[in-house]
Parts: sequence; C-alpha cells; structure tokens
Amino acid sequence: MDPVRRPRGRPRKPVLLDTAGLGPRRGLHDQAAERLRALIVEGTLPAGAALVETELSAALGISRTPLREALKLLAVEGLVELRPNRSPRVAELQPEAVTELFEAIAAIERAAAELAASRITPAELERLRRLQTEMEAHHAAGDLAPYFALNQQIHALIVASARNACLREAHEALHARAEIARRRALDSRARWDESVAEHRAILAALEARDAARAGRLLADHVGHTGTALLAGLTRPDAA
Amino acid sequence: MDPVRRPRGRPRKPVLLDTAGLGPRRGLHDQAAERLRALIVEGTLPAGAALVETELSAALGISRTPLREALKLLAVEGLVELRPNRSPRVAELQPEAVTELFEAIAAIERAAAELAASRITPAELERLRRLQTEMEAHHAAGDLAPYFALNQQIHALIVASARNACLREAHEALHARAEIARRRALDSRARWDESVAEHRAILAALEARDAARAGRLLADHVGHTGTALLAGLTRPDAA
DNA sequence: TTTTCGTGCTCTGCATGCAATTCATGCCAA
DNA sequence: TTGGCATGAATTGCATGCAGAGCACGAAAA
Repeated sequence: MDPVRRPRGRPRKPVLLDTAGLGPRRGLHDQAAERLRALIVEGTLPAGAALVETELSAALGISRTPLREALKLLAVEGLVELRPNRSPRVAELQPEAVTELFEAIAAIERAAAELAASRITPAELERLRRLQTEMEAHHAAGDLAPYFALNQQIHALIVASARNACLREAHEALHARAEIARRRALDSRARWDESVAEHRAILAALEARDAARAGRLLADHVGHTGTALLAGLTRPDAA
Repeated sequence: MDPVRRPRGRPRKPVLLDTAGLGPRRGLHDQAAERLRALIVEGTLPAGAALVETELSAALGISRTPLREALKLLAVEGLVELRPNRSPRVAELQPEAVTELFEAIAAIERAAAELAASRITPAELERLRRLQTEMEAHHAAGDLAPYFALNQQIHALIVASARNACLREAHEALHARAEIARRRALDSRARWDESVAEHRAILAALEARDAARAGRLLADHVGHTGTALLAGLTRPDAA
C-alpha cells in the first residue's frame, strides 16, 4: 500500500537513549531506567534533585508514560523517592542508610558465599583466580578505577556462583546504592591493602570449599568496606 | 464559583478498589498492585494466566496506565512475567525456585535475627512472647489459619526488630511468593509440632540476646519450612 | 498432505489530553 | 507588620488515541 513507511504520528527526536544496537531492544521504560540509574549513580542527578516529568522526558527524548514507569522501578530500588502529587526526588543517602545497606549486602553475600562454596564450578573458580590476579596487578600499579571494576566483578561472580536467582536479584537491587556510597566517599583507597588481602583469603576459602569460612570472611569484608565508606562519608563533611 | 464540585470530565465508575477510607489515599497503581498481588497469592489468578491489559483494567475499574505501572511492580517482585509485546503472565513457581526462595529468606532472616538479638526492645520481646503464646493456643486448638497469620507476624516482627530497612524490604518482596508456596502445598500441618518448638527456641535465643544462636535457629527453621513445603508441592503432583 | 505466505485481528507500547492537587504570589483584614 | 485566604501557574495522575508487533486462520504451492 504505502511503500514508504514513515511514522506519521510524530517525528521522533534524535533519541538520547538509543542502545546503539547492543541489547535485545527492550522497551523505552527499561532503557530510561538504566540511563537514569547511571545518571543518579554518577551524580549528574544529585541527591535531593527534583525530577520533573516534563523536563526529564524531554531530556531523554521520550514521553511521560515510559518515564513514569522507569521512575517507579527506581523507587523500588531506593534511588528515587516518590511523593504523592509532588515531583519525585533523587533519594538522599543518610549515614544510617549506608550502615543498613552494607549490613544487608553482607547478609546476602555471606549466604551466597556459603552456597557457592559447594556449587561453584572449576571454571568459575578459575575465572575468580584470574580476576583476583588482575585486580592485584591494578592494585600494585595504583589504578583505582579498574581495581574497583574488577572488585565488583568478583563480588558479582561469587553471588552468581551461588546459583540462586533471588539472592542475585536482591544483590543487584542494592548494588546501585552501594556504588553511590563508594563514589561519594573520599579517600577511596584507604583500606586498599587490607581489602586485597581479604579477597585472597575469601578465594582460598572457596577453593577449599569451606562454606562457613568463606561466608564469614566475605561478610566481614563487606562489613569492613561499609565501615570504611561510612567513615569516608561522614568525617570530612564536605559535599 | 461553582459550589457543586462534580467531576466534569467523566463519571467515575463505582470503583472496585476503593480503600474504604483506610489508608492514606495512595495512587490507583498502588492499589491495583496490592489487589493483584492478593489475587495472585490466593490463586484467583492462577499461575500461567495471561493478564490482558484491557480485561484487567476493566475488571479493576481503572485505565490501562496505572494497571501497567502495577504490573511492572509485580514483575519486580517475581509474581508476574513480562514479555515484550506479549501479554504478561502470572509467573509459575518451579520447585527449584521454591528452594532458592527459601534459601534467600533464610539468609535474610538469619541476618535479621542476629541484628535483632542486640537491637530488639523489651516491648518487642514482650510482644513476641504474646504472639508465641497465642500461636501455641491456636496450635493446640488446631486452628490452621490463625496459626499461619501469627506465624507470619512473628517472622515479620523479628525482621522489623533488626532495624534495617533494606533487609525488611527484601524480606517483604519475597514474602508474596513464599505465601503462594505455602498455600499450594498440601499437608500444611505436617511439620506443625516441630515448627512450634523451633519458634520457642528462637524466642529463647533472642531473650538471651544470643545472636549466633538466634540466627542459626531461625535460618534452620526457615530452611526446614522450605523443605517441607517443597515436599508438599512435589510429591502429590495434583494441582 | 504438508509447508509457506498472506491477511486480518488483537494487544502492547508510547504519546497526548484533561482534570485535580499543590505551591507561590499577592491582596485584604487585623 | 502579620496572618489568612483567594487566585493563578505548574505538575502530577489518569484516561484515551494511535501505530506496530505478534498470533491465528486460511489459502496457495510443493
């Protein structure tokens, strides 16, 4: 009928959130949630900022409907605070919340490590060893950013090795807020040497398939990380 | 100007989800999510059922927009499965998923009990004792429904006593699916005597402020419950 | 008979319109 | 000057319109 199929409804804007052909083309709300999550974590949208629907939807090149859906998802993750008939705000991260956050992450990772001790495959263990080696190299070289990226990959891999979707999803849901805390804390390399050593001990416990030890070591490690971040957040109260 | 303030736009339907003046008047999407959650848990919407937006929105007396928002929330909770360009379906609860679910709940409740051992207030402990007494009375009388209600209240109170919002929210998110498993399992009173005794031991550990013991006992208790439910779900495969 | 393509319908995904609520400004009275 | 209320603008919450994707049914070809 009409060989030229141009969208009649409206000339689509030069979208800001096009996935560049990477993913399996999810809905706009999903892309918007991912983009907003990144903007909040990296601080482009600062804590307390009002998220006006019309502004944001225009900035992202989408309409208010998928944006609203994305905001509700971020509210579940605790990144955004919804208030009835008011503009949503980027959630503030109170010090007590950081404590609670890392208590929860420690709980999940302890259980994950205990399960992983018996469920982790040799291939996964080998990958953990490689990540650990690489991370230590970055540690030795003093490269902070790749160190953190690998650190995070290690934790994620341990959780994945537990073969438990509920734990993995709960862990992912908490991850964004932990990342915010990590970025805001000054003096990020304070606990560096200690942390690398703890990672080595955790890896050894997993290799020995010692569930209790792996769980305890990982929970303590996360707890120490939380304490250190909290100190880096509260002591020098410069925003 | 106009003393009679009738809504001009559209005669509002005799809504099916009016909160009856109970809550603080939340949005329709929130009410819809709550209603749908109940319908799925109680089995009115059976596993695998297609959730057609137009049908559901008509049934609930709302439009598709808030319904879609509610469905996305339920998808995060794992109650609904969203598929691109297809009707969402009520999620099936596979046996492996039940195992994972109770592993995760055990992890969260263990951590909660450990924290609660030092944070629980005398008033909360007193309330726990009363709930335990009441639950034992229903146990002795053979009243299944109130027993389960109290059982659930006890677990929720222990988690609340941990004073950790992240853990509490993660626990709540998993609760609906656990309730589904509980309802579907036949022979729900199989482990009854054992379960009541375990609760007594958990309460004693909390009263003694013994974090490790409370955590271990509660995690084991949840694990046993999961195992029993799994057996009740898989053995007699009659739906 | 089986496979493949075409046709139409249904339903989702997104955009937009409209009313109610909220917040800010300014006026009036004390 | 200060407190209280009216008025208007800004913004959310919900409803609906519209295009496209997916599925079913059926016809035509192998």
